[in-house]
Amino acid sequence: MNIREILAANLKRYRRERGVSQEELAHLAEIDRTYISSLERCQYAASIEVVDRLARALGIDAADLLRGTV
Amino acid sequence: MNIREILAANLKRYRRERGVSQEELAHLAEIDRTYISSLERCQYAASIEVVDRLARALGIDAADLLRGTV
DNA sequence: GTGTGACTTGGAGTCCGTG
DNA sequence: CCACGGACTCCAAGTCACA
Repeated sequence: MNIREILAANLKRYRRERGVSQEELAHLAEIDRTYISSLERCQYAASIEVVDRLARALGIDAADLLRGTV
Repeated sequence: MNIREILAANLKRYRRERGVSQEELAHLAEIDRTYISSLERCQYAASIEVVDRLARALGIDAADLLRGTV
């Protein structure tokens, strides 16, 4: 499992735990909906700034989004 | 403290704990020497892939490099 | 509500050097 | 051993239309 897949998995998991759609998260994090979709499909290696914005929108620490599903 | 500063602080701390120079870490992580220098000076928002490679080279989890100095 | 292809552009990341 | 600069390449960032 590479780092993109870890981010994708964590992002999807936390997002669903919060019960928010990609669209709602996109609005909260001020990131385009299709870009979030791309990240959940491991299309890009996001920058730490994007990770940070997503983490804030989800109410968690940026580190939690990169924590390996050990 | 923004995410770049958090990464910079953690990177510098772990690197010095391991007693490795920027140059040695650059070699271990296969990242350019000047780029690591730039990251420690908060010049760029690294991608998660770079964070991952640095973490592996330091023998830690990628999440540890983004953990906020709470 | 989400996946996807196409597109542009600013910045990530490299390589050369200097003090 | 590190900060810092210029010049370069290439991908992440951001947006759109459509399925």
